[in-house]
Amino acid sequence: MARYQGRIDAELGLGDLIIIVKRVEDGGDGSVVVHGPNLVTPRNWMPAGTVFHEEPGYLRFEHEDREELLEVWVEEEYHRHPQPVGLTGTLVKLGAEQEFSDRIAQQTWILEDGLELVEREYRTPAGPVDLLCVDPKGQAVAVEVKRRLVDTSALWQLKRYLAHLNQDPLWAPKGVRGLLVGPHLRKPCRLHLQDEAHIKFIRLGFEDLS
Amino acid sequence: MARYQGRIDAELGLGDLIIIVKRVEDGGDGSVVVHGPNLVTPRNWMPAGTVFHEEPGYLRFEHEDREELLEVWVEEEYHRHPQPVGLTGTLVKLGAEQEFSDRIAQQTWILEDGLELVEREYRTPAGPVDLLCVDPKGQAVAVEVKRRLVDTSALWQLKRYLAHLNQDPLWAPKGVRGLLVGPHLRKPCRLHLQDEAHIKFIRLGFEDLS
DNA sequence: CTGCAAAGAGGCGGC
DNA sequence: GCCGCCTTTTTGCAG
Repeated sequence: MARYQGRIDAELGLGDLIIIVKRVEDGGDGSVVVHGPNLVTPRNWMPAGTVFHEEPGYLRFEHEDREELLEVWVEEEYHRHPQPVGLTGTLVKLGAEQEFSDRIAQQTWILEDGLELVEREYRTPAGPVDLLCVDPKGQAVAVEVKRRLVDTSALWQLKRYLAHLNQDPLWAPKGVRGLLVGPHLRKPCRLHLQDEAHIKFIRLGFEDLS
Repeated sequence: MARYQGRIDAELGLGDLIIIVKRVEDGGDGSVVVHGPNLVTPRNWMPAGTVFHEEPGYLRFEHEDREELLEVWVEEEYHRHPQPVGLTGTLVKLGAEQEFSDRIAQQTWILEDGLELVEREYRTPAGPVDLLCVDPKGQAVAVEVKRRLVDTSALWQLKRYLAHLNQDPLWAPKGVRGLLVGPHLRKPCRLHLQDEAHIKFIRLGFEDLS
């Protein structure tokens, strides 16, 4: 049985739990996760920097700075296994959006004939444009890359960028258009795109890149 | 040491791990989480429906439908504790967006004098409007509630709804305007709002509601 | 610190 | 199944 108070109030009824306490004294960061019998996401958790206090049948996890508190009442403890941390393994990820975007940046012609990269992560007040390119006519092309799914929010994200780029004296004169790039276009977004003369979708998956 | 292949490729180097296997045979849903010595989020995981296979020093978690595979090579096993699930506790959350929205729905006058609720979760093709209201003049008011932070994406979300409502013969004649409600307005959104004559922000936190 | 967006996002509810 | 959206999102990064 547990209670969390902080960003919300939450009560967790009696049931089996697995609690991982990543204690600072043991080499952890002070975070805590409380798992139930299913789901990938924990039932309760506490962020890094949490302090652990214990009394018989009662566990208290407190994060003073954030004013968060997690209490667990233990009716029966099946098992406990303290274990100081020896080694933290390094995690390497390949094929996330960063790499997808990298690869496209190196072969922008795959998007459109003669398209050339100007800058990656070009900063606008509304956020960074994945790829800023120019076409053979010298018109700026803002490219928003999604590794999985291009939906309406991606379209609006790109429209925000375009709105800002069209204020930029460097690009505004010739106008700025946009490209949405990803392996799949959601239908509502496709419909919306019909009304967007200056934005096109280009279907491209990881497997299409060399 | 672990390797994940599926939505991406990931390799996790040698290090201490805690693995929770929520086996179906034990009452779980077949999901798996692999935790390192820090962070709330697991280093690796597998979704519900994963099948577990084991050989000495080697754990294999496979999800055939999704074509995902997680392999773990065990150099030294500190401990293992099998435990069938007895009871799954019920989790009750208070103070999430649902309740925030509920409370506002019961006192829409707190947003504007004379504002009356027409419908909650009013469906448009672009998604559900949190609160659809009418003002004393009979004009429709679409309200988008955010429990934490009102940012640009919330603004565009509301604009999508307004675009659809302004096509609706029931509301279009008198025009439809919008309200963004939340405890905090991000600056880029505030700047953007200056150009939106028909959308206003109302600062309102959980603590302002009775 | 704020702002912004990705994540192997997960999970939920609606249609 | 697709779609939209909330999450105690968490995490990372840049200005």
